[in-house]
Amino acid sequence: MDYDDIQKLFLEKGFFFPSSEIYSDAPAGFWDYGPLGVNFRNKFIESWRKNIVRRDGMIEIDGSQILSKNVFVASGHLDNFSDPIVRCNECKSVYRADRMISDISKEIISEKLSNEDYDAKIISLNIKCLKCKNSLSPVTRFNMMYDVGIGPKGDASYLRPETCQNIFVDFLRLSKTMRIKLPIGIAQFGKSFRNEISPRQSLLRLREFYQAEIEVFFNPNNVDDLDKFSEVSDTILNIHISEDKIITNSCLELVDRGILPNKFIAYYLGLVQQFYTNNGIELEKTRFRILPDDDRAFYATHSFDFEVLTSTGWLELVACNNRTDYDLSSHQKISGKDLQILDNEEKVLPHVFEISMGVDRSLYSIVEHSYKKDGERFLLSIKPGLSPYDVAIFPLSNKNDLPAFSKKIFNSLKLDFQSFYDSSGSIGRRYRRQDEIGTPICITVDFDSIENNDVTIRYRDSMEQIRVSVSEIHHKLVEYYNK
RNA sequence: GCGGUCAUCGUAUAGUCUGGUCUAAUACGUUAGCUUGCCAAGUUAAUAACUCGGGUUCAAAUCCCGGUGACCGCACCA
Repeated sequence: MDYDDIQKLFLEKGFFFPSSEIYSDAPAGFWDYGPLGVNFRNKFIESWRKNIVRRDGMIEIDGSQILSKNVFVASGHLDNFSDPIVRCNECKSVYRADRMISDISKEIISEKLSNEDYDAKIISLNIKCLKCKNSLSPVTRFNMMYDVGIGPKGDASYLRPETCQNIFVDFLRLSKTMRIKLPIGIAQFGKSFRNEISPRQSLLRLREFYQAEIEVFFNPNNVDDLDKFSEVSDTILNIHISEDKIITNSCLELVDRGILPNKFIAYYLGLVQQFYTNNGIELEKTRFRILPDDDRAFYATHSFDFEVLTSTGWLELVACNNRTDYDLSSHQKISGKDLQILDNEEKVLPHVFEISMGVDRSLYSIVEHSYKKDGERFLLSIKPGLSPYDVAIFPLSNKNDLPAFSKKIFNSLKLDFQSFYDSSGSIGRRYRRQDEIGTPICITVDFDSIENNDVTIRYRDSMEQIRVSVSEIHHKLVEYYNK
């Protein structure tokens, strides 16, 4: 199934849809989660908590989305997270200054020059508007952060462009109150905001999006002493070094051969791989791309992008970056607070390895990899723990007491399982509807049920049916979902 | 933001070129009956759309201009 099929499924079944869509001025890049999308996302995040955060003994925070200006002075986003642009004084066309200059001069122009340097080049090359040949404005910056005015004076602050800054600015308090020992992962799930010039492809590129981020604080002098490495040493990763060089090997081998820098990084890459494999993404369709120097974010020394092959090409789901002490030392400097902590009697400013997951994209990828056409049947074969509904309950007919009997079963399950009740239409149609939204189990109440106190359980993928007594249903579901 | 293409019920299409017959059609979906009694059956009825604003015209879904959005390419990125 390709992008368009998934998009249609999302819209028709109430997973996701455009925000403000009844208004014609609805801006691009904002999407609402519908009822099925919310359930699906909650389950995905719960799996992340269970299989990464709790498994590794991490702690989780939930920070505010609006942060003060100084946070972004320190993080570098005010300086680095922007493009140099010029406007035509007459026709108001907008150009990227660095690209315009390099197009005309045929030289390679850095993105990192000052506005004045760009202005000087524009004047010396006598560059005019490409459309109307009129003069250009001085270079200004288009910053990708949304600025927000606080209170009546509109004090400067910004919507966070990445969730992780909360973790860095909260680190001092967390280190003092949470009895932290290195290495420690601090996790956060929440929204980030970027004023993209041209968002596209619905969930794949948003202006307001979910991230599930982990910042692992560690002592840089102590990266190979890691007991829990054995949990991932056999985990296979595809390491993409260049287009013609992909190395597939276990975490242990990759460290031994020097392809991954140390056990510490290999361990966390292994966790990421295991997490996605367990949630239905095939190993063969994944890779960790090692980013070359000129491709990395301004704060990173090592970057590994976890990418998944979809119908739109390779899609980056997780950015794993060694941010070193870039953030903590910078916050230390700007805030004037000492952010060092004690690690075995040694006072250190921890380094940070970041695992930054794009949640919306991950959800898209999981659906694309699980949505199939099985003959005439549309089947969303996602892992049982991720499906929007755990179980659907149907009376075979609306006659006799079947609906009342079914409702009783529904009510007995709905607090422990995401349950769905449906009594209209033919039984086959109701099964197919659940298949398409991925409900792994349907329970059907028939005329014998009332007499024998049992029901039919029908499984999504195999369409198999088994007979189960009413008293066993709850236990059966607990077992199935491994709760 | 630029260039190209495009925009009709929830979805997919018809109608647009050549303005009037469009009071906008069909299928699937959805809702409510009937029927059926374990895999998208049948049947009856209902539901619901011309992206927004302006212009041309006796008359605009249809022609023109602008906004917004979508898709593809450039750039940017989780």
